[in-house]
Amino acid sequence: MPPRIPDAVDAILAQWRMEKPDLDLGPMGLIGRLGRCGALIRRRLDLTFERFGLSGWEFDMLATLYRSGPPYCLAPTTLFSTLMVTSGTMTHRLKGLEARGWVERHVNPDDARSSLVQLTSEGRQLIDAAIEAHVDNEKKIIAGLPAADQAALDQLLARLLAVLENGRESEKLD
Amino acid sequence: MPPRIPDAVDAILAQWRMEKPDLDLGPMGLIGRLGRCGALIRRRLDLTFERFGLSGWEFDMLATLYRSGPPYCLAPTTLFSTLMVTSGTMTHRLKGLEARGWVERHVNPDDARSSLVQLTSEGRQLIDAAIEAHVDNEKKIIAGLPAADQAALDQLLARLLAVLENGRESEKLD
DNA sequence: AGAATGTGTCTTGATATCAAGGTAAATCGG
DNA sequence: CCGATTTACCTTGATATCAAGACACATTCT
Repeated sequence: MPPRIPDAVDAILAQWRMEKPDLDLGPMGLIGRLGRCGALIRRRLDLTFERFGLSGWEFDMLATLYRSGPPYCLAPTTLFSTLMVTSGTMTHRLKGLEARGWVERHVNPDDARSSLVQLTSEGRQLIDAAIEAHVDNEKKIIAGLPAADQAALDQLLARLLAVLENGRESEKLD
Repeated sequence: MPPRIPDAVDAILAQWRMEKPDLDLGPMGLIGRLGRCGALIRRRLDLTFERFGLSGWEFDMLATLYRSGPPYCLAPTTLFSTLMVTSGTMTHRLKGLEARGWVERHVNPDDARSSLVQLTSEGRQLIDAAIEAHVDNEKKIIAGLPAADQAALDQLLARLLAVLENGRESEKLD
């Protein structure tokens, strides 16, 4: 374990150590770094989305529809639960994507309460190009981390995600 | 390396594998898991903040002032650059915290353009209690991950953060 | 069938955020 | 020491988000 270059989180932990020496800072370091990595990565991702005239949420929506495969069609409920937003947010998002001509709404023959949201061919072409640039960008963003570290990090994040997704929430939500 | 329980990101990657088999999905898996862990953790953190009548950004602001140590006083510019928000956002945040009686603004004798934002004793007492509950909560959130994994994950995130913070952005922003 | 309950979506109103631009104070270069 | 530039902050206007609740349709139970 080589000595690390101090990062912004190290500085924060050092301050807490001065002010409240009794705090257990291990979890704060991990969670702080995770959050900060996420924020910095999101900024870098947005730069590529902008090149396609897309915002982050627009990319997410189109990509979710695209990767569902032909006929590129999902119900609003599927979309908002997948994307972790509320139904009201989904209403606005769909209105925006429809106005831009990237999705269309069809009546759902099986359930008159809901509609089906389908990618148009314009939307499909756009996201098809954007996804390739996006993946290249992701690769560049983490390229400074050795391949072995990337694999190990992915493995550990998968374990953490399993804990967060499956984990006995009842005992932890307090 | 034990076989993992499939998580939400595995399902997403499997869909891409069907639709666009040529994509290199390694980076997408890592970045997807990182983002999703971050979102799930943030939700859990908010539950504890609510118990103190705080939102996430309110906690962040008070904690930043508190950990700076006596006299618990920082300039707005320091706050917004530390917290990665714009100056306009900071204006609104400070107005809110002032209205709640948790911070006060003083004139800066050294620079009449800026003010100094100081934690009140009410603000200090509140964040002093909240920080302890927060750290306990963070510990619980990741408790399902073995201690060795926690340490290894922190180490790898620190390396990634160093890449993201220091890393030769010029060659990657494209 | 009809009532009660559940589900899917949209509306409304309140927040939080940013980008862009404005203003005043500080600082720098001759 | 004075004009030009930079810095610090605030204002404005536009978006994105959520929580709560309204409403129509679906399902289930009698």
